[in-house]
Amino acid sequence: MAADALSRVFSALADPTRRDMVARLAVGDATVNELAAPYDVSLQAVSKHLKVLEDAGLVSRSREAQRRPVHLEAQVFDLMTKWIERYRRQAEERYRRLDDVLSAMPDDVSPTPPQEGTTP
Amino acid sequence: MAADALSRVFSALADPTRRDMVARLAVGDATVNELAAPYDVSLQAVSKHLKVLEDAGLVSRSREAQRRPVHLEAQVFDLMTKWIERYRRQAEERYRRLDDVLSAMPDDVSPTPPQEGTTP
DNA sequence: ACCCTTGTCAACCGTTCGGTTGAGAAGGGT
DNA sequence: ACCCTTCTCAACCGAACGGTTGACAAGGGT
Repeated sequence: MAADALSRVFSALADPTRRDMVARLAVGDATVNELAAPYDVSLQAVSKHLKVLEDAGLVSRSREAQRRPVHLEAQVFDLMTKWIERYRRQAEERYRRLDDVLSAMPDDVSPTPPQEGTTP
Repeated sequence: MAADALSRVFSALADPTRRDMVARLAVGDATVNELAAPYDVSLQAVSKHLKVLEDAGLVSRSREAQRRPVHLEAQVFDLMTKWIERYRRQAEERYRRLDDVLSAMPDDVSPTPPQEGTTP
């Protein structure tokens, strides 16, 4: 298994079917059968997907007669968002500084090789 | 291979080593050797990791003599952020509405069955 | 009581993943 | 020219992944 929480979350959302289920659950809680309906896979496969989502903390399951309603736990998204934002911001800041440097350059130099096929 | 872009991005970031590399690249571009230094794996393994990041569009590689400087492409983060924000917002909205319903309830009903995961 | 619905557990199967080693392409430095 | 550095490609290996089928636990409905 993936050791840390962040890995489990990213890994869980790496599967399009699982992302789809999250999208469905954002609308409201659902049973396993309801979640399985749109997909052309066995119920057991869906059950496995839900286990992955649960282990990642993205989803929780309760009990209601034979049914096991699945509930989206949106807080976990924050974990990802924080991680992403951190490095995105950092990279953008770096880009901005580079821009400043470039705009301070004299005009006769061409510092940005457009792609790979550059120097004539 | 993961079909869609989003799957590739999530899957790429599901590995802690690769997330670490992204963190390193947010500080500034780096060569493969520089990126490999902190880890106790072969250079080939690092090269593979970089290929995964590149296929996900998270990273681009240019050429500079024998060196292949790796550059973080921060725009791709937006793809994830958009996806996450969408469903997080939706789920939070739903939660807010549920809260309204609950607070409008008479006091003698107990709508939360005392199971395991009651909010602290 | 009986059955029917709902869902999970367990075993298996093919593919992908993260790692290894070995070989070699690409490109200076001297 | 030769070598040394940097990096990638190819083949292989064990573990994990996503799927299947079969058995069965849990729990009403009648």
